[in-house]
Amino acid sequence: MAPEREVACCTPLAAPAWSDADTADIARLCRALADPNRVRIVNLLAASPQPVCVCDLTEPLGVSQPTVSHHLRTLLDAGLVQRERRGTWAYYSLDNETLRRLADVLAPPQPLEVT
Amino acid sequence: MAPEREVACCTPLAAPAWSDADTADIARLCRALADPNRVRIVNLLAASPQPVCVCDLTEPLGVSQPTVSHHLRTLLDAGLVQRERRGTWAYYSLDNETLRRLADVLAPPQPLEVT
DNA sequence: GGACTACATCGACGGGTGTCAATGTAGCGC
DNA sequence: GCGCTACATTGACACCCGTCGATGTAGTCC
Repeated sequence: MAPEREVACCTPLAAPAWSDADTADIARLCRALADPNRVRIVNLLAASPQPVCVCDLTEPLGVSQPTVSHHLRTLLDAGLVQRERRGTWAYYSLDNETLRRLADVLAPPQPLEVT
Repeated sequence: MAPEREVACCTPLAAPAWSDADTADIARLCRALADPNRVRIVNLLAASPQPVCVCDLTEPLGVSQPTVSHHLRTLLDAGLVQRERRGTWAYYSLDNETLRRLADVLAPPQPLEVT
């Protein structure tokens, strides 16, 4: 495990910038966005200035209503969308702050080029 | 489909900003980051100024070598990392451009507040 | 050549996931 | 109350995914 000869690899790695909690959080958010239909939902919510009800999402997604509810629940559990009940309808809106937090941790906005 | 009475929902949605290809691409990249071990690999690669070989990743991840190779292949297929063979060793490095592209499409860097 | 090392691939197992039809639930209007 | 609508939940199915041990492959060193 500790040879005296010089080795080309296995140099000690730099300390990771993300904690275990951050890592799990990033993976959880990315898992919520790991399905094309959920990405499309996020896109539709981002494109709408007002909250969107479920019946608006069924048609453009082309899947059944239970499937839409299932995906919305996944996004809701991940904290990417928010739900608001108005009478019979359920209105969903995008949580821009969570999405931005994910984007910022993936690639910090300062573009220092190290080429 | 087109009732005369006023309805509270089902207003026509705004056109989505992402094409189907974009949507699939985002989902593919996010799926590659949907596992904590892969997120940790990306973090380790981002923290290292030089490419990292596989034997450096096995210990901090705490999984077997085939599992590390499997995750690296997933990241490689997604275009998030690059491979470079140097003799016996395989050095992996992070593709910062792909990561930044994902972050930018998730949350564009201009912070216009619409509250 | 032969032995060794580093890495990739294969096969198998358990668990998670996307999808649907069917059913349950809550709110509105009569 | 009753019926209707919008949405959530359940159960079932097929499929994918993370993990491992075992094996294959390519490169180095003697």
